[in-house]
Amino acid sequence: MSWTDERIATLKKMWESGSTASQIADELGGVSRNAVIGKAHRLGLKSRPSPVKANDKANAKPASPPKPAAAPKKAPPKPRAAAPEPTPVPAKEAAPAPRPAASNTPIPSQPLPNKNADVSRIVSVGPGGFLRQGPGDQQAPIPPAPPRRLVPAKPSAEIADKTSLLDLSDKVCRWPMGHPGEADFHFCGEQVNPGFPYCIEHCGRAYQAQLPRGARRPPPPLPFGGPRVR
DNA sequence: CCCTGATTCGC
DNA sequence: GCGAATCAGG
Repeated sequence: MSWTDERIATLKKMWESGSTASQIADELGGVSRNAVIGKAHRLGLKSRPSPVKANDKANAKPASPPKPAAAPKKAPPKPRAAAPEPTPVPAKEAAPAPRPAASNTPIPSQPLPNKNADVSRIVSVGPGGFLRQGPGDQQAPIPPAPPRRLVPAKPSAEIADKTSLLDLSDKVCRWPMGHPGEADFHFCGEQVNPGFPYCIEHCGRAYQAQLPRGARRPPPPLPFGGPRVR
């Protein structure tokens, strides 16, 4: 299999959507997980929450020698270039920049009547101000889901038709619907939540706090219409 | 063990 | 450029 434009586009979209390399590889077919990862890197995509790189915080480990990014464990055989001194690059201050969430609150119509002090339970702030909470803090505000009118039902007629890969832009929700490569595969196409690749509704899907493996009750809302049945 | 992404390096 | 082999972490 070769990397056609379509396959690359699918790879990009799925990678961008948070699909794992395995899922992408399975979806594309004919390629391995490694191939997908390798291609993704060559395309310039990379990183994205990877389970294996959970480290790098306020690292209080003076014992660990500075390892910028590429610390080849098997360096010996080939010093391909006259690698000079490991330039003492000052460890870049890992400063996550939480965006001001003032402008786009996820649920403007339903400001939670929280009294206060909930801030102490916030674990971190997601992109654009989505609050990530500890697993134990999930059920408190959410479950009695009030009738949510998150978005106008049909803002415009231009989404009447399916939003194809080529119709994507910064303005429309890029949440994938169906399976890439199939006739009915399309994207949500709803108006995006400003600053996000998805509409408000799908932002809610995309930026959920990760629950512990054992504690996932509801069938996880998988992108791409769920696992393909072959 | 399973999974994940990252990296290397022969092709 | 490609991707299997390997590494490294959860």
